[in-house]
Amino acid sequence: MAEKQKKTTIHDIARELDVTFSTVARALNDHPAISAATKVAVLETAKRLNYQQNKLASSLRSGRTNVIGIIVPSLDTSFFSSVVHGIERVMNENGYSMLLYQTGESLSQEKKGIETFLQSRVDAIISSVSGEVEVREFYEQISKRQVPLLFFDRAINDLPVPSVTINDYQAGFVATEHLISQGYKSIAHFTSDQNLTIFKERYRGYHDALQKYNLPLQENMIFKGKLSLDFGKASVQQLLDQQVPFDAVFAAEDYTAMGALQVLLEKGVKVPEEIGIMGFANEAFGAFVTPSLSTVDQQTIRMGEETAHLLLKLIGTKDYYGATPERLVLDPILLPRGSSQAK
Amino acid sequence: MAEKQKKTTIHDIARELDVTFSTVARALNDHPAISAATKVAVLETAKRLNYQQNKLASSLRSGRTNVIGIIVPSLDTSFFSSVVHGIERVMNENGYSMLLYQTGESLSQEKKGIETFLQSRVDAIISSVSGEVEVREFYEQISKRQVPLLFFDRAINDLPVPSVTINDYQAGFVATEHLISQGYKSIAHFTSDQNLTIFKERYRGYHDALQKYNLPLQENMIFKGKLSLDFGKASVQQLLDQQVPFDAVFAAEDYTAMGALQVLLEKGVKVPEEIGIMGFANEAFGAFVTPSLSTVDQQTIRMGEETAHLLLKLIGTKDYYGATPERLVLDPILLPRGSSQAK
DNA sequence: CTGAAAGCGCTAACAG
DNA sequence: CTGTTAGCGCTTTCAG
Repeated sequence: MAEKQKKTTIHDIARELDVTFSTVARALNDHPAISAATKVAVLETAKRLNYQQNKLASSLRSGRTNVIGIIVPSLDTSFFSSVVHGIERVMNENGYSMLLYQTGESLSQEKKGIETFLQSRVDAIISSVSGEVEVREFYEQISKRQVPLLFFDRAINDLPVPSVTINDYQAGFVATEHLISQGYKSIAHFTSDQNLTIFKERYRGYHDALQKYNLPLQENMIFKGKLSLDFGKASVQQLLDQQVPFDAVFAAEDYTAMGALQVLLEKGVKVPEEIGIMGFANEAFGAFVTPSLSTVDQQTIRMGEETAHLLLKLIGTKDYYGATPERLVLDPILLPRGSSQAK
Repeated sequence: MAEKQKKTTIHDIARELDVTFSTVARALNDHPAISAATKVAVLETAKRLNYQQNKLASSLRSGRTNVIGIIVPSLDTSFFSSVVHGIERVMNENGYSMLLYQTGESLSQEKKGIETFLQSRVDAIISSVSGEVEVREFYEQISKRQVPLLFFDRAINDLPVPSVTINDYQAGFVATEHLISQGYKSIAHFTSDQNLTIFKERYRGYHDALQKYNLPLQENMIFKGKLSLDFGKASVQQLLDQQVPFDAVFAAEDYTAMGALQVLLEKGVKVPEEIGIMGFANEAFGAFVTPSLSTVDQQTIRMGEETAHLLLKLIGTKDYYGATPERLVLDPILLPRGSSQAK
C-alpha cells in the first residue's frame, strides 16, 4: 500500500546541493543575484526530486495568491458560462487561477461565496450580482477590506466599483425601434421582475422608443415574471385570450421569445407577417428555428475578456477604491432575423 | 487615501479577551473542550473586529485545502458548463471550493493546469481529458503524488482512476437502431477524428447496430473531422455531390447534425420523409428547430452530480489508488423527435 | 553572490 | 477547560 510520501521542499533541494534553502528559493524565483551555475543546478535537482512549489506557503508569506474569485448566478446558462470562459482564458494567460462560485440567485449563497473568497485571500473578486439592493452590504465588506472588486453585466451602480456591462437601455431601444421600423405598432413586452437594473433598462429603452415614435404604452401589454419558455407561452396566451390587439412581442430574453413564437405558430398565426417577435441574448437556437429569431447579441465572450483586461489594468493600482471607478459599457448588437421582418 | 489596514487575526481577538490565541482558535473551530461562555465571547469579538479566518495559513498547517481542481476543454460549451454546474453545486454544499482550468484542448495547457493544481495543493482533481494517449504522463504525476483524481465523460481507461461517463457505445447503438427501426437503411455517420474513446465508442455502436440488422457498412458514408455546423454541411454536401445513395445521417454531435439538416432543407429534401437525421448531445436548439432534431441526451447535470458524489465518497479513502477504481457508467437517453420518424 | 533569521496565521500535540 | 510550543514551507530583509 502506497504511503503518502513527504513532498519535497526547498530544504530538500538545499541539502542535496549543500547550499542554504534561501539560495534555492531565490534560484527558483529567478532572482537576479544568483549565479547561472547554481540556478541550473537547482532547477535540475528540483526536477529530479519532483519538486512542486507550495503556493499556500508562498501566498501566506507574500500576501498574494494569484487567485481571482468569480461569482455568477449559474453556469448552466450560455450567457454566464460564456463570459466566464472569456474571463478565465485571459486571466489564465496572465498567471491567475479562478475560484468559482455559483449562487443560484440566492442571497445567502452570495454571502457565503464572498466570505469564502475573502478567507481564501483571493487577489480580487469578479461578480455578477443576484439582487442589487439586498446584497449591498456584502459588497461593502469587500471594499472595506480593500479587495479589488469588479462587476460584469449586473452591477450595483451606486457602489463605487468598476464594471463591464452592455448598454441595456440602448439594447431595449434599438430592439423596439427595429420592430417599429418594420411597421409593427402594438408591441408587447415580456420582461423580468424588475429587481435588476438590466431589465429595468431594457424596459426603459422599450418605453422611450415607443414614445419617440408616438406609440402609446399600454399596461396590459407588459408582462413581468420569471423569464422562461413557459412564461413566454403563458404571456402570449393571455394576450390572445384577452383579445388584446397586438402585432409584435419584444421579450427580454430568448427562451421567453421562443415560447411566444411556439404558441403563435401553433395557433396558426403567421410570424412575422401578422406578428413580429424580438428576443434577447442571442442563444444558439435563435439562428436555427423557423422563422429565425431576431435578437440582441450581448458579446458574451468579449465581455469576459474586457472584464479580465480591465481588472488586470486596475489590479496594480495603489488605491483601488480611491479613484473614480472605470465603467466600461459595451454596445449591444442588433441581430434582425426572420421573426421580425416582413411587413 | 485608505490605507490597507492589517487584517485581524486570532491574536487580536486573544488580546482583546485576555486569553491565549490557541483558546481563540479552538473556540472558532467549535472545539468541545471550550466553555460556552468563552465561545460566545470569542465569536462576538470576532464579529466585532471583522475577523476572517486565513485559509492559507490553516491549509498550510493542516494539509487540507478543501479546494477541488477541475479541468475541462472549454466552458463555452453547453455540455461542459452544465456538468461543471452540477459538480460545483454538490461540492459547494459539502464545503468545497472549485478551482477552474480550461485547456482549449491544448496539451500544454492541460499540463499547466495540473501543475497549478498540484502547487495549490488541491484536495482532488476532476478532469475531462483532451487527448488520451498524449496526456497519460501528466496524469501519472497526479497518482504518484497520491492526489485523488476522477475523470468524467472523457477518461483514460487504462489508468486505474475512477470515472463517471455515459455509455457511448450503447448511445451509438440505440441511435442507429432507432433510425433502422424507422425504416432507414443507408445511414451515414459524421464523427470526430478518432483520438477520443467517446467517439470511437459511438462509432462502434453504429457499426454493431448496422451489423445486427444486416446492413452493410460503407466507407464512403463515414466522415471524420472537426465536429461543427460547417462540417455537417460539408459532409452532406459531399454525399450529395457524389450521389452516394443514403437515407439517413447519424451525427456524433448536434451542431453537425444541424448543418446536415440545413443543407438538406435548402435543397428541398424532405426530412424526415426522404432522409432521417439523428444528432447527439441534446443541445437546446434541437427541441426548437423544424423538424425537431432527434438526439441523445447525456444527462449532463446528473453526470456532474454523480461525479461529485463519487468523489466525496472516495475522497475519505485511506488508500485512494489501492482499490480497484469505481467506474460509474450512466445510460444515455434516446430522444426520438421529428427529424427521424416518418417512414 | 550567498547565508542567517524572522515570521506570515494557523493547527495540533502535550502539559497542566 | 486553557496555555505552551513547535512548526507547515515559503518570502524577505539584513548581513556579509
